[in-house]
Amino acid sequence: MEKSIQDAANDAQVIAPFQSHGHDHGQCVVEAIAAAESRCEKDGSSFTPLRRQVLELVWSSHGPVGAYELLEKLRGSRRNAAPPTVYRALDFLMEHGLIHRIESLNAYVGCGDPARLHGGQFLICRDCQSVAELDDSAIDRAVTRRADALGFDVQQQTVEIIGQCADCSARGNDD
Amino acid sequence: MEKSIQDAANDAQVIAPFQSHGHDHGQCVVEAIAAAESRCEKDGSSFTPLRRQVLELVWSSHGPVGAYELLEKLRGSRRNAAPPTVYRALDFLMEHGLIHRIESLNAYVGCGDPARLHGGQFLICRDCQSVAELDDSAIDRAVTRRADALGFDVQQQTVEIIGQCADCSARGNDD
DNA sequence: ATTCAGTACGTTATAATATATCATATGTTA
DNA sequence: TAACATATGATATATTATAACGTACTGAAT
Ligand SMILES: [Zn+2]
Ligand SMILES: [Zn+2]
Ligand SMILES: [Zn+2]
Ligand SMILES: [Zn+2]
Repeated sequence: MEKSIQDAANDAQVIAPFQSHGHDHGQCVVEAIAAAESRCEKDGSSFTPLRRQVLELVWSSHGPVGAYELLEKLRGSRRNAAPPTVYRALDFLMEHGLIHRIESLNAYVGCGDPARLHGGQFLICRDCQSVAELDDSAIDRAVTRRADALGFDVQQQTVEIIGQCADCSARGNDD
Repeated sequence: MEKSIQDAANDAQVIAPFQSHGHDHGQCVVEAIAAAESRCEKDGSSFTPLRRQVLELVWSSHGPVGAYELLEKLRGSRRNAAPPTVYRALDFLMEHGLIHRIESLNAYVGCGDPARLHGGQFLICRDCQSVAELDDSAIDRAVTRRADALGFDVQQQTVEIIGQCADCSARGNDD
């Protein structure tokens, strides 16, 4: 059964779906790095080896990753890496829209669409920690409409929805 | 000019507006404590002096307050208060819907409508740190609709919108 | 009233997350 | 070359949050 136009329009608002366990994740990383290179070139910003490496580490797990977890991994190849090393890289990556910070987890996740500027909208599974990134215009409109009514100028949206993903509810994870 | 029915319905979704500087804030606190008492009585939970005091401190500033800021104030009357003292009280207050945590600020704010259970939707002014609490059904519906389409079961919404409030943009705070 | 279980709080220590500051290196511009 | 901006190294510290264990109170069952 083919997808309707409406379905296609809806899919376009799901930037990164929940990840199946079988997919070729190496490919995800490669594509993310390529997108980042292109984005930084456009911005005229320098995508240094350190920044690239941190971005690879963020992507290397599919879920949100903490800064100190990244630091540990980074130390595999850079023995002298310290907290500022990773925080500075994370700051750069966020400023250039290459990653998002998940406030409710103090963790970071690769952006599935760095070409397009957007705030973060996430569905986060409590059981398997997987994350789906959205850029849902209906959510955005609802927020903007209310803010406008109050004379509030929106600069950044943080929408983080905690719950249970379809896979986990199918498996009956009721933890 | 009178408010239309539509306006009234919209206002009902603004749980706590941005606060004017001139209002009687003592009254806000009194009402919040009364609502908390009634809520805890219904829950059969014990609204102890410590918990009451922490709730008063949360309300005593209109904006979001950090845990350690609360701790300092608490020490005015309880010299031996320690981090667990305040965190335990905050946990209790959150579990009973009396306060919300603002994830993007690591801070806590009194709930303007503890009688009704709801996730947090906030507009947060970057300049004056004031917060408006919403319970906007259009935002809620947009989120739920998208989550449903992905088979995701929503347990908790975190919606935190950073920007500039009407007062600050009128004053031309462009910081 | 005594025992018991549950709950609230005290107390000390430590974990987890993030930033400040100054030094060094490197690349770019004039 | 000199001057400057950017990126990273290195050390220290700030901020936010929890673990673990002990004590005191509460209210119910015996
Ligand atoms: Zn994104
Ligand atoms: Zn899941
Ligand atoms: Zn509330
Ligand atoms: Zn403001």
